[in-house]
Amino acid sequence: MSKEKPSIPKGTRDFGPAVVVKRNYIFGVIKRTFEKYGYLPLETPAMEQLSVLTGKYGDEGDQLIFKVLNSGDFLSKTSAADIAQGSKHMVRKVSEKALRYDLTVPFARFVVMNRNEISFPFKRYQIQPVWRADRPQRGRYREFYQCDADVVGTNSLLCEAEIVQMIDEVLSTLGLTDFSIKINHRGILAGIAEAIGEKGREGELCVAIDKLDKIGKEGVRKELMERGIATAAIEKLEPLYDLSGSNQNKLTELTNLLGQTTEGSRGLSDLQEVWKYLEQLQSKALTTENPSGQPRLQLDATLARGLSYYTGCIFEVKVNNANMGSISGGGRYDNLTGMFGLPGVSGVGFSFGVDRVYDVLEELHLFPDSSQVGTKVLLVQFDKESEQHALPLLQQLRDAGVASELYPEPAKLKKQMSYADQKRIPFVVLIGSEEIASGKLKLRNMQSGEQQDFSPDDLVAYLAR
RNA sequence: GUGGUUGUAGCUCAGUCGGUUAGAGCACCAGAUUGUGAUUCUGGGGGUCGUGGGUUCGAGCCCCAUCUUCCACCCCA
Repeated sequence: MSKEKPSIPKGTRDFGPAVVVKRNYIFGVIKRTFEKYGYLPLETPAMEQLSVLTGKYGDEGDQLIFKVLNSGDFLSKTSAADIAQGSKHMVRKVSEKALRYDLTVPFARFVVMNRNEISFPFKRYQIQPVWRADRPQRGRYREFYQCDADVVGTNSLLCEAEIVQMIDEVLSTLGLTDFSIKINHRGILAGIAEAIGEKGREGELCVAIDKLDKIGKEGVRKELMERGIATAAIEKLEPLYDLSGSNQNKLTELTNLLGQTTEGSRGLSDLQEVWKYLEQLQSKALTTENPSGQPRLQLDATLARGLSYYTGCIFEVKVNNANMGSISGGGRYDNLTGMFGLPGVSGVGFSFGVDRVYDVLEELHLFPDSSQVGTKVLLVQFDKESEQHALPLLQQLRDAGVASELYPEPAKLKKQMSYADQKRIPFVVLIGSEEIASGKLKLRNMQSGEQQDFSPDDLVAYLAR
């Protein structure tokens, strides 16, 4: 037998008890919020047919999909000629399944397959891991959890407004105070392209403009020139970078610039309506200010987002006082189900990247003590007789809702005490010959070191309070 | 996918110009203390120096490959 050192694949992680407990706290906040807004849970398989996923995320995205090798003799249907045609062709021959890349496309697939069973508008949330064959980096993993909430079967912009509300509520509940919910509209981006005479090239414009806060005005100009955008067009574009003032002010300025374009005016009226809904909902995202004095919800005409299936509003969330990429993103997609043969169903949704939220909460020390669950009391035993006396009490404590455990063997007291210490168990009960004789149990507070005698009933009552 | 970076005890890291038996702190185990953890004192265990090749009389150190880590692109949660 060769001694093999075990390891896990690049970009994946094990999660110890302390981490899972804290992550569950995040899941809990998100679930409760989603359910409050009328979304219900859905789960789909880790694997999808490869054909379901390909072509939905753009060329870059396709490359990041983890393909699953066919079972059995996966070469049986291939020939030397297939190899000669290159890996792209080969993949289809040896792989029919793939790990899901996000939760939105599997959801669209589910909606199409179950169109007769579900009633629209259909609202669902989904909390499951997704996989991307990306190169790992800070806040970027190959396996990570997404928490999606989507609604399909309605064009109402109330959904967009509610997404803003849910993002604001979840992040506020988690204790974050300095974050920006950025919103834009694909129509605005298309309108910009049209207004500067580069209609139809908004895709390329987006990739470049999206980098504005990273590479600056000059960098964007350079990149646009490399992509062959006319210099005159680039100059026309630049006033957009400096949109300032209130969101309403930005909308007005944009109307002046893009009001004449069909796509631009579609985007602007959509955004106006979202704002109207938010005002009527008395949204805190409109009224709460970040420490920088900016409102939480910010119209950002340079926000682009890569996923190619978005057609309407797009969202992205950034935590301003933490070193982390976007922790949430989403948008409206008008034709995602159309790709599976069900046209005319519009959807909108967004996703939290839980692993990033986790890293941010950790960095900002925002996990509350109450999110750390664990054993409250450890019963220490000395011998068989003390174990006999401890067992009924153990059950009594658990019946009273107190997380408790009995050390499973009569180990040395020191050993049992350090077990409690390391597990941060706040109380220890000693049941030895003295206690059995007197009927009074000794309760030790591990933090203060104080000890107090209790009758069994009083002890349970004391710990259950 | 491109460019760079990292790996030595369970953890964080020293390790000189390539030279004898690879070190420290913390953690762990045992004892001081057979009914008291975290503090103190004493002792102890623990390493194929990521892995596989190569150069050399000799490699933790140099070379190649590979895996992993982190970072910048690309892209994204």
